[in-house]
Amino acid sequence: MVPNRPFRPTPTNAKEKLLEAAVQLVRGNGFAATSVDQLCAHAGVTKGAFFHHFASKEALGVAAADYWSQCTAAFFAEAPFHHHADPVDRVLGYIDLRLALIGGPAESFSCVAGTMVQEAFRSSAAIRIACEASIMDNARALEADIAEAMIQRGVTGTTAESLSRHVQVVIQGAFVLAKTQEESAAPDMARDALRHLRRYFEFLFRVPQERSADQ
Amino acid sequence: MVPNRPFRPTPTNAKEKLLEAAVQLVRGNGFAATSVDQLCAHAGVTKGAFFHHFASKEALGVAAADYWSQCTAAFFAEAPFHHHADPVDRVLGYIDLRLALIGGPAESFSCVAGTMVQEAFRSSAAIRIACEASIMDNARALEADIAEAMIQRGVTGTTAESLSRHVQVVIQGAFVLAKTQEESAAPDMARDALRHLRRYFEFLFRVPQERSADQ
DNA sequence: TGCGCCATACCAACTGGTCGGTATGGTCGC
DNA sequence: GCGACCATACCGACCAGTTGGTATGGCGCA
Repeated sequence: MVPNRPFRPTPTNAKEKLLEAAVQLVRGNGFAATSVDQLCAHAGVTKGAFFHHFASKEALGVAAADYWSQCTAAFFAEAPFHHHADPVDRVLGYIDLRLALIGGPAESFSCVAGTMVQEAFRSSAAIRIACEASIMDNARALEADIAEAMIQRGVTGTTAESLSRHVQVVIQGAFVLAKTQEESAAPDMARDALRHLRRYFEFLFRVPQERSADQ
Repeated sequence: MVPNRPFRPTPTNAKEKLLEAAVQLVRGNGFAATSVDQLCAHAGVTKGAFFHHFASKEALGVAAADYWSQCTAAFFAEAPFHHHADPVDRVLGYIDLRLALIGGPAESFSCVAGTMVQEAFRSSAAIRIACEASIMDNARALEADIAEAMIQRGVTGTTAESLSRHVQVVIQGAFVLAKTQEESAAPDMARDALRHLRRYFEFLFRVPQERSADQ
């Protein structure tokens, strides 16, 4: 079982409490359906504190995407898969880590940025751009490893940028399909998608079958 | 350029007008951010008509998912890719059709069910189940072709059910990533993801390279 | 060391407006 | 004249955002 906050520190002041509340409530109810009052109640602060730290609800959405981005980036930067000598192992290690992070209800493992951008991409350019930065930063963190693996294995016909984005596509799509399921079936639905993504990379990088199965 | 309603008939009565308005507005603004008043105004009917046909806004959400499901099912059922003799060609033909449908702003090619379930999966079981049915029906429409192709090419290690769901995963994820982009860049972002999906199936079904490139 | 000063952080109460939903009445075909 | 269909007017609840104010702690200066 993966805890709901596997890589985010316990918030101390009102601002961090509100950002943490935003991450948790938005993942469960979406951005529009989460009211400022709900956020304040969940964070244990008052509305005055909310509008002291954020100019508007939209500004909180932007800040929440940034907060989410920084927390995830720090977590993946320290993950042990980086220590593999073979770039292919680093790429597959990233996918395996994402697989391991899936568990519990969908709101505990899905993505704030992906959830918010679905609702706000047309109504708020600021939120859209913040979510784009969050997802694309995550993609870029894997791009160098993918590029190195492509050169080593002679992969052509696509680019490391495109492939690193495709990893995010499958992750985001896995979250959507997981949310269509009842709570107990959601994690398996998401894991299944990431296993196909892994297999795609095994094909691309010509990973021998016995090596791909020992994970 | 793909029209906004490529496979849905022009609505005549108030109920269909409201369903069509729901499809268009929800894809652009999400379910929670779309008000009943907005839906009525866009459909050219009054609130009395709305609550005459739908018991609640939630009931409209369920009906919109069903409406969307029926329209897309009818469209794909009549598509010409079914006439290919080779099941592999039928599967790849489906992906190529999905590719061809992408164009214009994201709200014109993205999915109502995928958008709604992200927001409402926890707050409304009825909407979640309706969206699940919509997406899984779409997946099942391809499952027999995938199963046949797997047998013909000797594909093991996965199931046709899992693969048909993965197609939907990539499609839904492609829509999320597309929504992170500004309007003009959105279609290319989505197409790129479907091309990786196609390549995955080409690997799985051992499609020769010259055949995969002639599309 | 102690005091005046002020910025930051936060709070409770409130506002105008919008929300989903309802009550009621009219109009049309059968 | 009855029910299906729809329009108008309206309601209480809730929405994002505002207001006026308090508590606290750092800093310059005597």
